[in-house]
Amino acid sequence: MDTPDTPDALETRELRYFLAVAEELHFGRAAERLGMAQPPLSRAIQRLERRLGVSLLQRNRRGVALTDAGEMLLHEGRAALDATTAAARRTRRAGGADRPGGSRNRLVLAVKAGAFHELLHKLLDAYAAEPDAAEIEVLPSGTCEQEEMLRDGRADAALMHKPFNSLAGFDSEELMTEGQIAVLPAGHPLAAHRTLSLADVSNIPGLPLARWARNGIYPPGPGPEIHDQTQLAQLIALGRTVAVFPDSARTWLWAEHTAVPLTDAPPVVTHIAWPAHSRSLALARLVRTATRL
Amino acid sequence: MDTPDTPDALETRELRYFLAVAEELHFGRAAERLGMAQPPLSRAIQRLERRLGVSLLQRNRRGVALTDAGEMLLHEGRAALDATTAAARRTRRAGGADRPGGSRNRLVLAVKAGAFHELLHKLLDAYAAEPDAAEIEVLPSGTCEQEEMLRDGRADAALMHKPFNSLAGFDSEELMTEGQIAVLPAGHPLAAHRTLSLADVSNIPGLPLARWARNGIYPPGPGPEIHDQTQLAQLIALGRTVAVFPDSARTWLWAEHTAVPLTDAPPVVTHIAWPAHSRSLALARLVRTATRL
DNA sequence: CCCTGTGATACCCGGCAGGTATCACCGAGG
DNA sequence: CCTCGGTGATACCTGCCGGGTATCACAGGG
Repeated sequence: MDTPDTPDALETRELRYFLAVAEELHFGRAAERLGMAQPPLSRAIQRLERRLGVSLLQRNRRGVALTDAGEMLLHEGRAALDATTAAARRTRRAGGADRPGGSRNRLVLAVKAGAFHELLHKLLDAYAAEPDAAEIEVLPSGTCEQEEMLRDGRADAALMHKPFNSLAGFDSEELMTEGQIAVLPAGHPLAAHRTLSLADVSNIPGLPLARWARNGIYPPGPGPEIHDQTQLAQLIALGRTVAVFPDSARTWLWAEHTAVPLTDAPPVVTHIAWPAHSRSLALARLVRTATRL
Repeated sequence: MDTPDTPDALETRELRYFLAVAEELHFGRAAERLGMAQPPLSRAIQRLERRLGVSLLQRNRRGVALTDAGEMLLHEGRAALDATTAAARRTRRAGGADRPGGSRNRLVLAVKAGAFHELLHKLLDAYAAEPDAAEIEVLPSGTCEQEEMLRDGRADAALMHKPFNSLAGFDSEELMTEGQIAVLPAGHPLAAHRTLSLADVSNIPGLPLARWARNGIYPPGPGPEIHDQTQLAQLIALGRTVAVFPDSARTWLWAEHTAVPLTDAPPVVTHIAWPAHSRSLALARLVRTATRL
């Protein structure tokens, strides 16, 4: 495995530049976002295109459009840039550079804020009891941010919910399966039912389903746009919306909430996931502990 | 998603340099491999360590050793560098820069040289019959090189054998399962048996098991070191070695070979695998075709 | 004791990354 | 039809840094 053939090897800076332009579709704004002037950006992209021997952008007089090759570089480049920043972050962490007095042996576990209370407690207790256990830092993450955190190295492992999180590209182990419940305002007529179906709750007159952001995009619908769980809890308590949650969400329900099991909702499978190429002993032990719960 | 925080972002060149040093554990040789002089290399690594705020190498007067952080950067950096070169390669290919008159719509399928004859034939025929099919380039790969080829962008998909190839980090679909056979010289006494066990063939007096390289490393043992299938076929025909293969290897046996089914060998599962983040329509169609065979 | 081989340092040069000023072009208004 | 605003591209300059050569400092082995 000598130097295989790296005739011209796509520098990280060029990747950052291109991604900014490809996302903004505008050289000026991209340059501003990158904290630089527009001319050097234009030149850098031109040089990149020349080096790759491929046209990445179609310059219409009014803005910019991606070519097929540009589309490809947008996707692949994001993955590559994530992998690079992940390498930097994990290396810093392995060297203990993130916190002066911190242990060199730390694992960062990404957990959706507010979820997994019970499971997480058991996991942390069980792992702490292991001999020679690493320090576990629990990193609260946004709604569907765990994948990104694993990919860019902010986290070493994550607890994920199967139908909501994509496990693509990660190794994972199944931890538990649970049903789903509808969380209703306590006073609502439907709250008296023993069970409900998805159809029952998806079109309640005057009580639209809450909408969560996926990748910063809200699905269309009449319901309110939700950012965090507390906000949602309040809106439900006020009788303004309904939401569907895994069974374990019961732990954070208020007195003004009523949980009704859903008969036909797909089961939610909780996984612990980690980057497939990971070789850390501490991580392996954490996973083993988790699967034995 | 503005500029998150890129205080100092690990350039590709630095990664290449560090990997060379980490693999050689010797600045001089690494510099030679990189086609540069040793002093700039030393400085680059020092700067990298300063930027990361982490010590990567322990300089003993007699050579170099990796620290924990260095070990981490060696692993993570390899993945990152692969992702980067993959991005460059796939972008070039998407732009049709690899071959002047070539179709923009090409898929590269990595196949272990000499294996999968029958399956591959059926797959290519079935796919070619699809409407709007992309051009498939079959790329012969070394013994266990397919993972690397997917990772660094030389291939878009690969046919893999489950117990031998690692599917970690890839998406995959199962295509077929088969048993394994021992391939013996036709004249050997054991060749007369209807079946054999692994124990039978692993210690035949005067007929040691052939050894294949895995990642460039040969497992220890008395048998000959094998590089390619033709060489192995010849050595078997000459009565110098035995080998174990999936059932489908029967297609390339010589008259001087005898195949004997193994009763206790683990079954071999053939998969088609591809990078988990892939979003290509042509690839999706190829996978669908493959699973329908 | 010197000789050999290691990585680090000193110093120099050229190229390229980045800045400012400006151009070339087109679409929208008047 | 002409002008004006906003786009990306070009021209030109400068300073930094990547890379080279020559040399040092140091440890081991004869």
